[in-house]
Amino acid sequence: MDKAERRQALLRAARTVFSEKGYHEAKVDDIVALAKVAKGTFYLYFPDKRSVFGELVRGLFSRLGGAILRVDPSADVEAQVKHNIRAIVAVLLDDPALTSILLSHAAGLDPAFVKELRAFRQEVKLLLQQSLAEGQRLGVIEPGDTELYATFTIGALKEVLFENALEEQARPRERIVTALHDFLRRGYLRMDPAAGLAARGPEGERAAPATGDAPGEAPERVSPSRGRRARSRGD
Amino acid sequence: MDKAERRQALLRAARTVFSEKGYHEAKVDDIVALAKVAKGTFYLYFPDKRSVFGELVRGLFSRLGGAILRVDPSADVEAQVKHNIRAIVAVLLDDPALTSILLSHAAGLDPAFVKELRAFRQEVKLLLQQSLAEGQRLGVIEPGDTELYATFTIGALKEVLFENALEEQARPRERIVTALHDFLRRGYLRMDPAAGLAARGPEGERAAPATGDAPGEAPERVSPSRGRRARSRGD
Amino acid sequence: MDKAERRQALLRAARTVFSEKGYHEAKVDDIVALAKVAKGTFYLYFPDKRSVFGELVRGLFSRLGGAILRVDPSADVEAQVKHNIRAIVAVLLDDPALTSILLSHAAGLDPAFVKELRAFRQEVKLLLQQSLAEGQRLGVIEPGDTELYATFTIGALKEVLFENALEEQARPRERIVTALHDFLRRGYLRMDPAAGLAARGPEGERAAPATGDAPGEAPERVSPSRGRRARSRGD
Amino acid sequence: MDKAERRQALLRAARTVFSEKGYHEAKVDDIVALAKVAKGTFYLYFPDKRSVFGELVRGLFSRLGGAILRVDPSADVEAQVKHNIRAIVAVLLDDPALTSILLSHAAGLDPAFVKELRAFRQEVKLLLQQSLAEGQRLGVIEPGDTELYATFTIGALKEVLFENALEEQARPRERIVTALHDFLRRGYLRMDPAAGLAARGPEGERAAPATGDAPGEAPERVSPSRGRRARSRGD
DNA sequence: GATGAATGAGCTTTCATTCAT
DNA sequence: AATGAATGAAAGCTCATTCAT
Repeated sequence: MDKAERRQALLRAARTVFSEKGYHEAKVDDIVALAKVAKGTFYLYFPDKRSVFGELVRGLFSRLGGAILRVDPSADVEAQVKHNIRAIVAVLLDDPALTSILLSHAAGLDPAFVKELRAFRQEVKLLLQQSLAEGQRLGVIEPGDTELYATFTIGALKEVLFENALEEQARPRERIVTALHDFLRRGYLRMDPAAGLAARGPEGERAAPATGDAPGEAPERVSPSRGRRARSRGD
Repeated sequence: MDKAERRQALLRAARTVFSEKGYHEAKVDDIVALAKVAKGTFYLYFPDKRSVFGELVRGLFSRLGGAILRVDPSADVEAQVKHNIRAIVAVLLDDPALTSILLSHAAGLDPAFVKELRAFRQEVKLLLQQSLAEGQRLGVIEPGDTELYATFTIGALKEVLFENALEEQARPRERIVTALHDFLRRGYLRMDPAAGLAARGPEGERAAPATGDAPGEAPERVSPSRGRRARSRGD
Repeated sequence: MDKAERRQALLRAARTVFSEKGYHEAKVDDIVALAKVAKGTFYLYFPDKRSVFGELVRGLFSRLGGAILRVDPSADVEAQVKHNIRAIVAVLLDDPALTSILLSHAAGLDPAFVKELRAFRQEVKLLLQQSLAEGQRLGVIEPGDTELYATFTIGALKEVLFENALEEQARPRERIVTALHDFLRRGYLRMDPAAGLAARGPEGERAAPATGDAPGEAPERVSPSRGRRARSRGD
Repeated sequence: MDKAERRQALLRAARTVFSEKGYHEAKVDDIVALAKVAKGTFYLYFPDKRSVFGELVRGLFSRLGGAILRVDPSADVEAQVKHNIRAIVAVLLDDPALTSILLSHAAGLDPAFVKELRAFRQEVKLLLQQSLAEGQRLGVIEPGDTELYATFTIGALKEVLFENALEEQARPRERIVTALHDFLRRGYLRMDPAAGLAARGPEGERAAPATGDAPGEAPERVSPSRGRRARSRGD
């Protein structure tokens, strides 16, 4: 096994372990055990634990960066949007292990690394936001707060991919793409603009109290049941 | 200071420390220092570090559970939806510290606890999904995959709240509520059904290749810049 | 490059590295890097790290042994003494790297090796002591404790060479030789036996208390200033 | 056992272990084993291994600094010199363990600490040198290179104390003081200035070759015997 | 109840040494 | 002979948890 292969093997092992246990619970011992090398070997290929993690995340970043196209408003916008959705989904679905690291386990690292993660998030968001603003000028995007739209979009996308990474759902890729696209295009709440308003009558946009309940009724509340946590040790 | 107060003081301190440092970087020493009690005292009120964390999270859950109403399809659906959005936003915005823990730092805990978190997520999602299905029967929800709709919705909501918890954005609460509601109601992609179809012509929903690019063009790619990670020590 | 050359190259590299970093900080990696051979090659020529060190030290020993002459009391003693001083100085000044190892870095080795170093020191000292005793019989050495005289002499010599090895001082060799010789011949405290006693009056050799101060005065004390130690890592 | 006692116990244990094994070979495990506490306890009292060592050395420094008096040339110089010798000897003989650390094991520490040690050495030396220069003006010190005199003196003193620390010699304190004082006062080489020159005749200060031997004779060489070093492991 | 000193398992990282090529 | 990748025993240090006072 040559150096590059060994390095790959270690990266693969690290990816698996990180995604299963999260950064802190992943021990170098776990990684080398999975890669079937001695502990010292790990440090022949990476200067420390953090750097493997960083390398994995950065690899995912650059694959994402390589997949996303800046939307050209003079061409077919819808197709481009769909392409981007599809490309992002493809990259992340292809690497559920890393995706789940990125989306949920990335905490507690050193501040500089966390900063890097955030910077990436903001970059992606800014890009999306600018595309939406451009789209508004062209009349293909609804008026409204483009920043919030960007946030919602990213959130929706992340959640789908996160579920997938958790292996709770293994949805056909194209179904995700289509559904997300539809969702972004028309939402799902069908409040017939005319009929709706008419039907609801004058009470209109009655603001429900932010906390507390609507008075005079005993609405059914949702109470999450309690699970039990197991004992092990330490931290 | 009586028992209950002391307990509250510890919980408050723990919440602050957890949200500032994440679960692993938060040391019991930090918590007791902030609460101004001795280390041993901590263990008089909680069996271990994990359990404080669990208690905090469960508290947030139950506040959420208490705020969400099961949608009654015979009454004003839109108002109820908006109420729910508003209620969830209210609970989570009121406790950004815990929210950020929940959304990003919750990794690396023992499997049983992670399971509990997941169970809660699924419960919430199932509830939403059922409401959406009911809504479809009543014609107030677009046809489509209710599960994906639920996922998208939760993701959009999470992301907005996450940004808030990160203090990147401090948006007026009602603006979030309204924007999210609008977003769910009509999306933002305006592809005029008639014009759009006409414009796109017969090729219809041409599937762009999932990976790889459209041929014959050199589209602008997005390349996230690289940050540097700092050295500190160890893990 | 033949075997002997390679061996020499390794010894030279080791000497440099040991003298720059001390035994423990000197890594086998440093040595082979400087010698431009592979790590495994090192172990082809030496059984282990310690043995290179031992060989270097032993080489210095034997050069010293070869330089020192047993003083023949029937010949010109002073010249012989001076010769010996000169010879020792020559050997050690020619190899400041090794000298500094020997004088300051030689700690923390395995007990057997330390024993060997001590044995050498004692041998040299015994030799000197015997010469001094002989000299006393011949009337060319002051009466007094020859063992202490030997110790003082060795110490004075070591210190001068040590300073040189530290590169704090680069003194002309002959000046060292002459000064040391003068020092050994007459010391430097000039307490004119007659005048001195007269001047000091009857109190004579008042013994100052070994610890504590002479009463009734507040003599100026010497207080070394404090430096700060830097943080690096580990050991 | 209260905090101060425990701290002392750890310092004592560290002193013993350091002086027996040198800094690098002394393991924190050794220290805590000797002090009969758990490893963690060590770190309750000292931030790291280096700092105990530093504290020990600094303690010795300050005891030395406290013992040495700046020589007042208007008073009885000889007595003051003797006092200083006596004081230094007292401090160092009282703590042979630390003395041996200071004199031989102090290598391989982090550069900043080594610098501190050197600074102390230079301070002491400078003090002595200045006193000697002053003495020369007053006619109580022989003309000559005061810096070399200072170096010789320190070396002689160190060596005596070092031997003592090694437990090779347990000499009565006052004998050391007297012998050193005598040594400094008149050396030991008795070359009767007048007779000597006459006796030696015209050959005077014939310079023996710096290396190589006087020709025409086969002088007896000193060859240190070889010891054997034992095998253990590693470094 | 409250305290905080003591504990020790466990972690990351280093590096002398080995050995297949 | 030469190489350099692989090894794994140790080391320093951390911190959740315990327990005598």
